[in-house]
Amino acid sequence: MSEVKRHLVTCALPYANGPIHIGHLAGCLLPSDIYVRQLRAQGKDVMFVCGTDEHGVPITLRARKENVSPQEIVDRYYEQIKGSLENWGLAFDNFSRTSRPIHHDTSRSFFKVLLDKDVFDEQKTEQFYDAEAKQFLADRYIQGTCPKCGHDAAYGDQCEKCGSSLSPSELIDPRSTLTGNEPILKETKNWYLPLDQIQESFLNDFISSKEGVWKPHVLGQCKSWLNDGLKPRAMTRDLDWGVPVPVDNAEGKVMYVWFDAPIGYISATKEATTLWETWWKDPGTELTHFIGKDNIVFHCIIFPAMLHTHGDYILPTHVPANEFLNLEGQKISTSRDHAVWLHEYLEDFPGRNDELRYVLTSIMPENADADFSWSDYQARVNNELVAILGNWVNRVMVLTHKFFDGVIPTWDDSDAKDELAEVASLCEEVESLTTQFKFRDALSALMRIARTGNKYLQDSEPWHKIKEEGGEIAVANCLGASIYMMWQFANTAQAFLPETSEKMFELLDSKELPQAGQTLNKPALLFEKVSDESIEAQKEKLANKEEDKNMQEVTLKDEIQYDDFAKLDLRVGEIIEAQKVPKADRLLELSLDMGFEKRTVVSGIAEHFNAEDIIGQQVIVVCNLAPRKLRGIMSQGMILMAEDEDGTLQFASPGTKVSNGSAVS
RNA sequence: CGCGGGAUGGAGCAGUGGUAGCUCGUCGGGCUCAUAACCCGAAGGUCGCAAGUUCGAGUCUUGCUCCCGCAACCA
Repeated sequence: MSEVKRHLVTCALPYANGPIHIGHLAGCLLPSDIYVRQLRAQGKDVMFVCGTDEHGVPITLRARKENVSPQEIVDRYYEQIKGSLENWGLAFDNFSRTSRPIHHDTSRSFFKVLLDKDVFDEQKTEQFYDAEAKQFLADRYIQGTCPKCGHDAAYGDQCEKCGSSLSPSELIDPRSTLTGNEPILKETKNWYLPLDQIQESFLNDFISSKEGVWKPHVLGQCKSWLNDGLKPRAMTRDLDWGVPVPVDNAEGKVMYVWFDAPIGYISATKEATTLWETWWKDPGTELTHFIGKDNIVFHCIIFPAMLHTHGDYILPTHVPANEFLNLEGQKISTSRDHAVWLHEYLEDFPGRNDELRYVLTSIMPENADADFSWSDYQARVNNELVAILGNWVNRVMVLTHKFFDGVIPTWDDSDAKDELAEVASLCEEVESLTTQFKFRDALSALMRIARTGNKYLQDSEPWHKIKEEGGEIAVANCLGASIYMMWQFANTAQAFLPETSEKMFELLDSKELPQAGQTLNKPALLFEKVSDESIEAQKEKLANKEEDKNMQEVTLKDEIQYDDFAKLDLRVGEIIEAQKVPKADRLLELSLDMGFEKRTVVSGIAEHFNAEDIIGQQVIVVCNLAPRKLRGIMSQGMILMAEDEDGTLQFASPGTKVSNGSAVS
């Protein structure tokens, strides 16, 4: 173990196809910022880099959808994201982007080193290719029927109905989700990182060495990957958006986005300083990656494997991954617009940057998912920041002005020994917890300083003592100690509440230790209450957004001709028997009287109907659908259901009873 | 049936073997310097259920029940 001389801190690169929301903030942007500010306050040498991740398939799809170039998309969001993060006040040394030439160069030379070291396996494989979109298809852009459970919308990597992991070639009737066409197989060459070998030679030991250092959930995830055994993973893709592979005759091939993205940390450092090599190659540097839980495998396994095989670089010391933040009890969803966007918060709550920092820190999903709600936001701001902290500071200020014209009196600690000791130990606790990545606990310790201060004022009762004979000395001691505690709070709070900390120094008229005789500035409130109205407005905004989204999201399927419709043979049938399919949550086995015959149909409606309740129900059946086995039962057709907004199902059936077997057209 | 996460006083959470704790809310009291704020006290939990290991379990084991999530996007 070499001595830590400097700290290199990275925060996961936000993907440049949408704005920043509170999940990004609580997940890694805020914790990394707090950590960095704490280190800087301790006088450590720190480099803090971030940027936008601008490559990968989703951006190309987005561009295609909006009929613009990928560059336009990422330009838009780079500015948007950078702007909102700056306005919120994050303390990056550099906020870069992966589409810059410096990043392409860095990535290409990194790749070349691995090539020259003969690290990669070049493999030719047959991949699905969409001839119309002129694009090779990533696994998840292929849909088809699951070979195991018969679910007809399984993805190329996994069937979400039965949970089995698949490869695209296993799918029955594969189709491209881009165009709906059947993809063709086409040969292609890619460069694979032999993670299986690297696991043996390096990763097993690397992960073991983090035992007791990394959070249990991070370690657990890594070990589960290693237990399953890593497989070689392609580090290149057939795509026209990304960092071109630096090999002759490799047109149309770019690096896998997860290969180049973490190299973005290196490029961002390079951009910030010519001494970048010291930051990345000297063993005196401690490297810390702040990420969300979905990034664990890339930062704990793949990137270290890359760095190690490259050979020149240091490896991450800490990877304090956070879990997810929910919003009002539901998963944050970009597509449903169920999110609190940073740029909207900044507009709706101007001057309340620290309030958001405070609330997000106190609910930070450090070890488990957490929930943000607007009521909770209001309660925490009003009951804690306003009532405890703001009020305490205001009391001290007002009393000092009232009794000593705002001049710090001469004082001694004779009446406040216990409180001052308590505050000193809390300050140490905050620092120590912060550098252990326990931000929630650190914040709570910080607030205990203000609680201690409030209690001290209450117990000392300077407003009484001032009226007593010779009470002035006691009051001077009380307020002197209070002002000193306030200064300690401001110092300790810098990493958590930087703007508040500044305001407090402003009230004290100096960042330096307050001295007797020094004049304080006029009292001013640190925080104001959040009104019920503004909270209601936010709640309504969320509700409205979801409604709007429902309206907009109705996109019709491609137009069909009458002949396509006429291919369907729809008929009315009646359910005469129904029973639950064993070992399947959603499936009911139905016997249908079709008039001309009896049929068995397996239908995924068990979560909505009891078997006994639907006997006699008339339903519309697609009669000429190819039979398919579901959970071992041959299903001869499909019944039509209407799905309501909330996901509940209702039978599509004739309004009044008709004879079984009646055609529907 | 598959994977994962949960179940602790009214709410939200902390607590990985040794007298069950925090914030908010409720009730009572104190104080009036302060943004109807602050301080003190109280009520309120058989820690989802059952069995087991142990001198001792919220904390470990097993079984069970219930809840949540599991297309993409996304921390």
